[in-house]
Amino acid sequence: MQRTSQKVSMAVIRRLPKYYRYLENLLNKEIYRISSKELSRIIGFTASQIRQDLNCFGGFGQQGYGYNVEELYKEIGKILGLVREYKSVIIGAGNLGQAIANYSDFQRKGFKLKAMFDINPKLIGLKIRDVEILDVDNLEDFIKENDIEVGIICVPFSKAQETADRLIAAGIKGIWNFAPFDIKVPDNIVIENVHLSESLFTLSYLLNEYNNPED
Amino acid sequence: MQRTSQKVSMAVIRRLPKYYRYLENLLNKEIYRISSKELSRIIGFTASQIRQDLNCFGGFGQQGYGYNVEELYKEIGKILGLVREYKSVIIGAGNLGQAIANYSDFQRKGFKLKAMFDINPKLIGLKIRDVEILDVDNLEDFIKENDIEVGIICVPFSKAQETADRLIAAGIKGIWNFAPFDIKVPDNIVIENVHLSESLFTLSYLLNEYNNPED
DNA sequence: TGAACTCTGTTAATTAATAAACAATTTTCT
DNA sequence: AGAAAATTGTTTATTAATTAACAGAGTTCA
Ligand SMILES: NC(=O)c1ccc[n+]([C@@H]2O[C@H](COP(=O)([O-])OP(=O)(O)OC[C@H]3O[C@@H](n4cnc5c(N)ncnc54)[C@H](O)[C@@H]3O)[C@@H](O)[C@H]2O)c1
Ligand SMILES: NC(=O)c1ccc[n+]([C@@H]2O[C@H](COP(=O)([O-])OP(=O)(O)OC[C@H]3O[C@@H](n4cnc5c(N)ncnc54)[C@H](O)[C@@H]3O)[C@@H](O)[C@H]2O)c1
Repeated sequence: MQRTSQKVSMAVIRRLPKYYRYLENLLNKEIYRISSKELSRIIGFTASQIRQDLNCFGGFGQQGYGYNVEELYKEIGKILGLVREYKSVIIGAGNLGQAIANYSDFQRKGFKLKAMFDINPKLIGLKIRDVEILDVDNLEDFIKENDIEVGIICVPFSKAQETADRLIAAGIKGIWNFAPFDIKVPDNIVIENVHLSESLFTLSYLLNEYNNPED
Repeated sequence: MQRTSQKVSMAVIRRLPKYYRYLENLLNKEIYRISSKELSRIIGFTASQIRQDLNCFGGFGQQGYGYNVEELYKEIGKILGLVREYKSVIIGAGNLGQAIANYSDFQRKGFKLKAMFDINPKLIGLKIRDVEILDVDNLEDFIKENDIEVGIICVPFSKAQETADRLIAAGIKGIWNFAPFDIKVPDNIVIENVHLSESLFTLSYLLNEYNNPED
C-alpha cells in the first residue's frame, strides 16, 4: 500500500473508469477472481501498469491469488465517487440535452437529473421522463433550493461560458460540458469538457494517415 | 521543416483539432496573425509545445512574424483530412443517433450523413432532416452501393461489436463508436471509441478529490 | 537603411509515463 | 506438509512527452 498519499496523475485517473467498466462486465459473467495478467489480456493495458495504477490507491490484490473482482469493483467505485448521488441539471433541452436526459445509465450510477432548463418557450413545461423543462430564468433559484451539484451544459457554444458562470455563481460544484468551447472555471470548481468534434476529427486524421502511409 | 517523416504521436494528433478550433475562432474575430506565445496564452499549451507540434507537419510560421492564421488553419484542416467529404451512416436511430443526425456542424465539416439504420419497425421509414431511417437488414447493401466510408455506432452496447463487424465486412473504413464497449477492429480499420461515461466518472472522481484533499 | 527587437525551428534538458524486474507472499497440488 | 507455481507490490530501467534554450532569420521603426 502506498503510504504517502501523493497526487495521482490524470493519466491514471482517466484509466479508472475503464477498469470499473471491465470489472462490471466480469461480474456480469460471474467471474470473481482475476490476475493483472489476465486483466491485461482483456483490457489491453500491460499487467505492470494495472498493478501500478491500482497501487496508487491501495493494495487490493493478494500475492499468488490476484484480485477479488467484486471487492476491486467496489473499491474503484468508491475511488470514483460512485457511491453516492449527485443532483444534477441539464441546461439546454435541445437534441443532445434530451438524449442525455433519456439515458438511464448515468442516473443508475448516481447522477440524478432534477430538472432541465431552456430559453425556448416551446420547450418550457415539457417533460422528459418525469423531468420538467424549466425556464432558464429560474436556474439560480432552483440550484440553490435543491442543492444541485452538477450542471450538464448542452447550450450552443456562444452561451456556454455565460451558462457556466451562472451555474458557478449559484453554487454548482462540477460541470460536464458538451459545447465546443473550453469553459474556464475557478480552481474550486471541476470541469469536464467533452468535445465530440475533436474525437471525430481525430478519426478523420487517422483515416487519411492510413491512405497516405508515411513510413 | 521536419525532413524525415517519422510517426507523429497520438498526443500530438489529439491536440490538432483544438488548434483547428481556436484558429477558426481567431479568424471569426478577424485576427490574421498570431505568435506561438500569444496562442499559448489563449489555448493553454506552452508556446514551445505549440511550435513543436506544428513542426511535426511543416514549418508554417515565419521567424520574427509568427503564424498566418488563415494559412495555418487551412494547413491543419488538410492534415486532419477536413478537405474532403466522408459519406457516413448512423446505426441505431435512438436518442443519441437522432441527436447526432440533427447536428449540422459535423455535416458542415464534411461528414455527410447518407442514411440511418435501426431494427425497430416503428422508426424505419421516418426521416431526420431529410435522412431516412432504413431497416438494418439493408445495411451491407447500402454501404456497398453508396461507398460509405464512416459508420457511427449508436446501438446498445450488446450489439456494438456485431454491428462493427457487419460494417467492416461491408467495406467501411472508419467507425465512430458511442456504445460503452471497446470495439475491436482489424489494423486497416480506424476506430474512435467515445465513452461518455468515462468522462462523467472522471468528473465524479475530481468532485470527490476536491472534497477530500490529500495533500 | 540599419539597429533593436521578435519569433520560429530545432536541439538539448527535464519531467512524466510506461514497462521490466524481482523479492516476498500465497496458492495449488501431490 | 512441503515443493513448485503463481502473482502481487514495489523498485529500477526505459521510453515518451514536455519544457527550456538559443542560434538564426525576419520584422519593425526611427
Ligand atoms: N447534437 C449533437 O450531436 C452535438 C454534438 C457535439 C456537440 N454538441 C454541442 O452540444 C450543444 C447542444 O447541441 P444540440 O444539438 O442539442 O443543440 P440544440 O440547438 O438542439 O439545443 C440547444 C438548446 O439550448 C437552448 N438554449 C439556447 N440558449 C440558451 C440559454 N442561454 N439558456 C438555456 N438554454 C438555451 C436552445 O433553446 C436549445 O433548445 C451545442 O453546444 C453543440 O455544439 C452537440
Ligand atoms: N443517450 C445518451 O446520452 C448516451 C450516452 C452515452 C452513451 N450512449 C450509448 O449510445 C448508444 C445509443 O444510446 P441511445 O440513448 O440512443 O439508446 P436508444 O435505446 O435510444 O437507441 C438505440 C437504438 O438502437 C436500435 N437498435 C438496437 N439494436 C440494433 C441493431 N442490431 N441494429 C440497428 N439498430 C439497433 C434500437 O432500436 C434503438 O432505436 C448506447 O450504446 C448507449 O449506451 C448513449
